[in-house]
Amino acid sequence: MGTAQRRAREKTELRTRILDAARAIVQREGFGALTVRKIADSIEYAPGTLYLYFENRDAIARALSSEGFSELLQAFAPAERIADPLARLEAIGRAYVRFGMENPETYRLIFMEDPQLTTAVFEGAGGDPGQRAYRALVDPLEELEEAGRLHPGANVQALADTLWSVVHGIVSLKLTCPGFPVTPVEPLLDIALRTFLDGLVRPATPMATRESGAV
Amino acid sequence: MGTAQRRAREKTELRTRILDAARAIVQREGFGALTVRKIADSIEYAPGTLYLYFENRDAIARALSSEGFSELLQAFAPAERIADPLARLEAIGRAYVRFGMENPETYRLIFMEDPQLTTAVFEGAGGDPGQRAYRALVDPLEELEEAGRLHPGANVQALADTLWSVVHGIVSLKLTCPGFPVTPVEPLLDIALRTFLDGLVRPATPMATRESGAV
DNA sequence: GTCTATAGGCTGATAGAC
DNA sequence: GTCTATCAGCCTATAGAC
Repeated sequence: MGTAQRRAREKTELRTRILDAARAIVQREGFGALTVRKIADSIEYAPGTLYLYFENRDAIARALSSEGFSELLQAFAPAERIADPLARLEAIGRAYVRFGMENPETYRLIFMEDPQLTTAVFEGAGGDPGQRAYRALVDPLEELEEAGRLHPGANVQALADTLWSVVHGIVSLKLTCPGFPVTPVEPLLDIALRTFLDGLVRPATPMATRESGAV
Repeated sequence: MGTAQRRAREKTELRTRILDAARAIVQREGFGALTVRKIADSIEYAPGTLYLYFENRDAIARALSSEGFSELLQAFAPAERIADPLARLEAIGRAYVRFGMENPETYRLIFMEDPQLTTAVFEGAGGDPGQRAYRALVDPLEELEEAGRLHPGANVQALADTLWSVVHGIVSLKLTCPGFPVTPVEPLLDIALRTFLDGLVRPATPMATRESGAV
């Protein structure tokens, strides 16, 4: 009984060490530099041994990516406890961007590398984390709608997707183009969130009349 | 005299064929699949020959990327002829997203792959195309400001960066995550642009009072 | 379970014949 | 200018000894 448990623990222990080493390499040198040999060297095992724990290199990448996604979800936790749905949306957007900026290579791996990897994360096991993250955006929007705080005819799903695009845009642009958009992340995020959230709770200007100018 | 010109023409001819072949590979199989050998095979030359025209593989990638950036600029041209600055901004945003969706691998190469590649494009020779693209966003914003159509205290540069983040977010999210944000590009872009442009010409709601609810 | 050894492949880049 | 040939290196993955 105890033997089997120890065996199982040891098995997951090496698995964990493999992932730890892999994560360190990705964070230090990027996903492109992640090779089976490098991981093996780093934990002082033979390369072949890793294949007892992971089917292949892609499986390691998938595990790393889905792990990173869980961390992103955890980063949402404090924001999700905010009662007011609008303030909650804003806090989640800020948590998202902060996570991306603090974990650039992890963010790259999850959201900017291989479409298959990204898709896999969203369909990944363990309570469907993709849906959970999505609810984090959709829920507050639905609450706003039910409270009559969205303009009529608002499409909650489309609004959630838009907000996601906005925060993803800020992170991903900063990650691949660190110097050029001169504006630092914080003011960029301030403007983007303020504009988006203001737009939520106010009636839209009809496209046709906008050109005539205002203020 | 004529001989030298023919020589020069032939020289740039093969250079062009190399880039054409490289572009085809990138568009078909992505940047990761671009190798010197594959290009050489495709134009039926020996791999070593390419090194007479390009210093190394990276130089080919840089040329491809800066070429793609020029195409993006060209895609702006019709929009840039629009007189009204607000309508022009909107048209440029739409042209940007259309270009990205129609040239996914080129867009990836320029804006989602290697930060060094992206940076190089912006500093690239030939009239500084990076600055030119940037002016396309900044100019109409400055016109709006001079016409008193922006709310007071607006930071034109920060607004340009924000708009760029927004359109980049829409394109890049769709490219790496094609299935999941269910909303198609067009409505996503409609919401994002409408919200952003509306926000430009209207006074901002102070952050503190927003939570109380509106509409 | 872990090792060594290696198959079998790809890569960028270069040297030297023609 | 273009070729052939090749170096030197990396890679994933597997086979078989222990």
